[in-house]
Amino acid sequence: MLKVYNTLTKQKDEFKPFKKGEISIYVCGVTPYNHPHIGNARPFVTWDVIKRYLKKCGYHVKHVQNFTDIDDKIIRTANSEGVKWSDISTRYIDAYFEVMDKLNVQRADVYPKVSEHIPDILAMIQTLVDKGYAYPMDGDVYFSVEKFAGYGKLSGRKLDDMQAGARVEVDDRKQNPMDFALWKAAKTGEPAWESPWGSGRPGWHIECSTMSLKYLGETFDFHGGGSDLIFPHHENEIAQSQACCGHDDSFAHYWLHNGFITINQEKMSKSLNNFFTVKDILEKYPAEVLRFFIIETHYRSPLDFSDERLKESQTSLNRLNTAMENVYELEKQKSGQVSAASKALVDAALQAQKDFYESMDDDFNTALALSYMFALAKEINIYYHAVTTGEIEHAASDFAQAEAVYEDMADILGILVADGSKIAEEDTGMVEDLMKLIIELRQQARVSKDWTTADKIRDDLKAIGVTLEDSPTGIRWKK
RNA sequence: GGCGACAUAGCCAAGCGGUAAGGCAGAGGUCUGCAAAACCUUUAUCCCCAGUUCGAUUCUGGGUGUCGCCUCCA
Repeated sequence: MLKVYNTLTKQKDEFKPFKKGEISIYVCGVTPYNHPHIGNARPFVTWDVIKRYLKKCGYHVKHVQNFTDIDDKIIRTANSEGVKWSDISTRYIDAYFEVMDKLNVQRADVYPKVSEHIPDILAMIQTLVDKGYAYPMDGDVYFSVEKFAGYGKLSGRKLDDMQAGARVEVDDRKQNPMDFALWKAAKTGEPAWESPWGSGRPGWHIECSTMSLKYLGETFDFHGGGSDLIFPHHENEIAQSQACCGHDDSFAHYWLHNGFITINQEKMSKSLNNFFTVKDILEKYPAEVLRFFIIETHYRSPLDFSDERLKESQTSLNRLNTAMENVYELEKQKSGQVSAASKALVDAALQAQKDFYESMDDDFNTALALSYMFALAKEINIYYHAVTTGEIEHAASDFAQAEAVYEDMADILGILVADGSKIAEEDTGMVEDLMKLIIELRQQARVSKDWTTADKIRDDLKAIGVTLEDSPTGIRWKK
């Protein structure tokens, strides 16, 4: 039974899909005005694992993720570079896909953009005005938070409390200081669209309500994003959507919010200028390491980033990779008699699988799930050792069961796959051939007990970042 | 000021009523020509103080500390 922590109810709720067998997900995407930093990457890796898991559980998943491609920051960036706003958003949408692909994040089904949904947005604003939830003011249109009875239910705030502490410049024209813009009148020189209230552009928040309604309908299952979006963004989305549709059941049933990635315990953010872009990190580490780093911690916990931590992740991940290499090597072995050891491997695999799925069922606890993957990796290594030393024969059918479990786990977590960022950059075929040659030469040296030469080859390779490992079945190398 | 989250070994991180998963680092060992990898052994009474309970890291109350949201932000 799947349980998820729901920000709306502030507890773990049993998950029941709105439509049988189908799951709809809306994840708040990025505002493309810069390269995504690793904090941005967290929700997308998190949701990628969630999606992969739900699919494994037999659900059909529909995933929508927006791009807020017109906004103050985009306009500001465009002006400073002297280019069109759309040049900026296009450039950084491309950048987004480039790094997310490397992180092995599966694509969403739809990536709606604000600029392509202006008529839908205008229609929704019109409905809100008609129903009395919104009011025009000097070319702007505001949502009236007092008109919506449930305002504050997601973030757990009361309107009175917020007013008391508001550090915002109060705009006297608004009926309530917390009222937010659905439509912003254009200032001179800004990109604008025509509307019944004059030319302008959508405010932040309305696009997600409009586009989720359009692609997922009035009611859907999951809505996700970083926890900084709880207020005001998601609170406002709920207000708009439910006011528009006219019933409490509309909009998302389960709200999942991921914790922040921090630097020295402080939130990583573009305004604090303490961020690392994914692009920069991928120049130093394989994408898989960053992905692994993210899923090593439960998605709701804060995650402190440092070079040291990333190195640790790399070492940990190597362990899982080594076991996977052992799996591939065992695949090539001739099959023989089953043994107590091969039976034990199957038992261990089935137990690990059960534990793994239970962990994922508990609010997608990837940190716990990983521990069972490590447990299985150890069993595989033990079996591998027994086979390669000739203690037991390789039992292909038993082994295949364990292999299937291990690969299933890797697949759900989206790890232990070839790193796309590397393969594209180098001629791996030639590297393979060269390594084969070098290893052969070293083997000759070893056979003639010329340890000086053999060790020099190994040490020099180590110095350029290639590790050689001798094993009973041959020599392995890795970067 | 309002609201909320978190505090577990050297580091990271699960667990959340029955006396602490896993990873990294460290120590010892097996294997190896030597290594590496792997395997075995080893490293904590869970921020403090009360309370509830037969029993609390896990629940309640009070401290202390850290962080987040209330303003663009994943």
